[in-house]
Amino acid sequence: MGRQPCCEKVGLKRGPWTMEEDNKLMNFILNNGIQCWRLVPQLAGLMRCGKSCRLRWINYLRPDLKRGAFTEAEEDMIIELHSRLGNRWSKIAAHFPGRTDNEIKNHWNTRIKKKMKFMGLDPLTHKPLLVEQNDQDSSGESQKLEFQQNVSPDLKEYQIPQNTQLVSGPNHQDKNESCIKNMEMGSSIIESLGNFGLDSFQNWVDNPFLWDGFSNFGDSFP
DNA sequence: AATCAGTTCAACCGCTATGGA
DNA sequence: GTCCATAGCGGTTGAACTGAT
Repeated sequence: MGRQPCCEKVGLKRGPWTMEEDNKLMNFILNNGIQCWRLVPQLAGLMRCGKSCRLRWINYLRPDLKRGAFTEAEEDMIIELHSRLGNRWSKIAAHFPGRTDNEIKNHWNTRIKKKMKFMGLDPLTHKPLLVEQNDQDSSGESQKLEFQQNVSPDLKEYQIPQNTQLVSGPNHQDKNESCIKNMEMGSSIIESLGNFGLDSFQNWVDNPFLWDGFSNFGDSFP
């Protein structure tokens, strides 16, 4: 026997939503509201399960959704909330009107985790990745060594992402915003790393390979 | 131009929480 | 208190996209 599925899956459509489906769902909800997600697809004339409709509405169609890249302040707040709440994305999302838990979760997994690792912080515990120093080994030199051993591999992983490159043409506004954001992030990282007092960061700054993302920065402005 | 590798994010899956009978 | 249906959540997947070679 076992538990019945939330919906009859035979004949139901899966995968990306079409514009027509979006319109049907949006019109139905705006006109009728949401009483029962299980009934929404059949009443709206959709070959989707209620669960899928709910997700589509929450993550994409809701009129109050805020679109666009996360700001530096939002990222900082996500990190702060995550340190207190852990992976409770819906609780975290509740602090960001217009943002979805899925959006925040994705952003955490793809960007913030890397940013934190790069800053020498464990994304899980929010504590420095530095290995505990024993009493007789507390010199600055050994700290630098520990930092390089633990953090440097992530520098390779973190190399300024592809979206820092400025591009022109339609649909590239987000990328240019990302570039500016990454520059801001860079200064924030410098500030954060300043706490470690490490020469290794200067080496990274001086490494032209890692800054390639900015090489054509000037080309993008007339 | 073709291919490969890495990244992003929409969507799905499976589980838990909740509320009503 | 138990059972069941539904809503909601978090982890995971995979298609699409982008940049590098």
